[in-house]
Amino acid sequence: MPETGWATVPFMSTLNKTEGVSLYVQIRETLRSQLNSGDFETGQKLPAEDELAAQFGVSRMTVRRSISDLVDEGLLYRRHGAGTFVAQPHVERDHNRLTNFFDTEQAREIDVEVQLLHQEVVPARLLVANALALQETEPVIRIHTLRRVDGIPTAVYDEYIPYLLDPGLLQEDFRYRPAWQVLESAGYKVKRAVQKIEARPADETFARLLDVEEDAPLLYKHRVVYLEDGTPVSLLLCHNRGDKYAVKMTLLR
Amino acid sequence: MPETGWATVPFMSTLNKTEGVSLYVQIRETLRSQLNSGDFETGQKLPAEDELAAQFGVSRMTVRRSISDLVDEGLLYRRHGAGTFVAQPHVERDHNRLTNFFDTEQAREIDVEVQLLHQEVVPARLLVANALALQETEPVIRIHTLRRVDGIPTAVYDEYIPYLLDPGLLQEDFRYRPAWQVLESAGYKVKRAVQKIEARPADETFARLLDVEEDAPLLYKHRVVYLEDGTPVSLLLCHNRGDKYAVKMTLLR
DNA sequence: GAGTGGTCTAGACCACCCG
DNA sequence: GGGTGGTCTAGACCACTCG
Repeated sequence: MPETGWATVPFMSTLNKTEGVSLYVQIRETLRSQLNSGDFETGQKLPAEDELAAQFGVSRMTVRRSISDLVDEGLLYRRHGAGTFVAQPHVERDHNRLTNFFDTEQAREIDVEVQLLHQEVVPARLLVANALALQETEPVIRIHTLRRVDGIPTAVYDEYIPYLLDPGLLQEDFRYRPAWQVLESAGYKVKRAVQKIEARPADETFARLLDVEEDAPLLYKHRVVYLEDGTPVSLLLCHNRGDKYAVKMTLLR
Repeated sequence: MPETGWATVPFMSTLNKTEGVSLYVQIRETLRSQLNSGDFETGQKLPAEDELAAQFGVSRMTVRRSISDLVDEGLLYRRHGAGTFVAQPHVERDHNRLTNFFDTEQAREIDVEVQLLHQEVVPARLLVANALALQETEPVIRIHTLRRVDGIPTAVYDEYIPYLLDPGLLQEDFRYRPAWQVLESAGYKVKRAVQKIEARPADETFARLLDVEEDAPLLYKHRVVYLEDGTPVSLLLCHNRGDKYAVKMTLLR
């Protein structure tokens, strides 16, 4: 009888071959819940892939796929010839994902209020045209909002979408969902975004909107969202109060 | 005879089964060079996986692995039941990697100069101890530098490494390589970093070092580097002149 | 219905690590 | 040398897309 819990769990009995969920996903989530439950020590070795495959009643390629996903997430790591091991927990992950500010922030019971300043169709200025691969003066939908957190003005969002991509979008409510999520609901396959972050001084307009002194440091974000085929579909220009906002990201070797 | 170049290239003859490079890597790089050469139009369909496998003379699972890598990079995208397609080029990728500032910036013939302000062993203050999972006052190696680009002071780096991890590191030259690269050379398996970015006003010290006015906007970066097993091995506190520096990152859905 | 990608099998051989 | 992960095969069946 091993002292770890690994070999004692009748893994294979938990798999369901008839439902819609693939085996490698079921196995991955089974392993993840084992890891999250905290039963396993940092650095502890998992059973070999052969053995896990036998326990789950699947082929080794299938269990490898499950493990690979968890390795990509940083929960496990492999050493060729040695084994698969449990990484230290609590390393923050999953910054580098497109997420909805409201899903993540409001879930923490933070009070977010959105004031719509403009929702209109305007000709693209050069910066916007460049980001969205349009000609200058082509029409774009502009959504301009001021966001308050706990009553404190925190960010000014200026978001642009090519009008000709889908004129019907002009009728959507962009206040509580980022543009990419509105596009997703409309059937577009949103895949990735590239953003650039700078520290900039507040000009007179932003100082007034954000209730800070002129030249106060703002965190400026320039984000372009792309579909899976690489089409740019939205540009977000975002000015955040420097003292109220931070961006996190994960870098891989 | 198809009108595309895909079927006309004798792929399999280019593979080398005896050298050290795995087949899926050879196939991936062959496909990548085809894509980079620009012969293929955005949205063009690739041959089916079955056919590519036949052309390369490998099994379908092998060619799938190659394609999956390119899909992860954003060069291709798959549609279940429809095919694999070429994504739009020129989407910037591969931010989110740990890279050496000098490899990337000096390669562009930018003149970077590093002035060592301190290299010493000090007791960890609370911020440092928290980031590196140490007790306060445990000894850490501190590397404090001022960086000039084209003669203009651009960034102040303050980097910390647990002294007890490897006391010999104190003798290393940290000026032209980030700490994580020094650690890598010493045999440590560097895996990931988590960084937080803020906009902050320059205090008197940073204003003097960076030759800006007090309260000028700085881009502040707090970065912790982790080994593959999750051990934190370095903390970087970095203050960049806001008007001279930007951070880019890619977000995935 | 034909073509495609998504999943899965039951093996195999190799390179690498460690005691 | 025994155990491990890395790669690869030659199939198979399914789910999905599209004309």
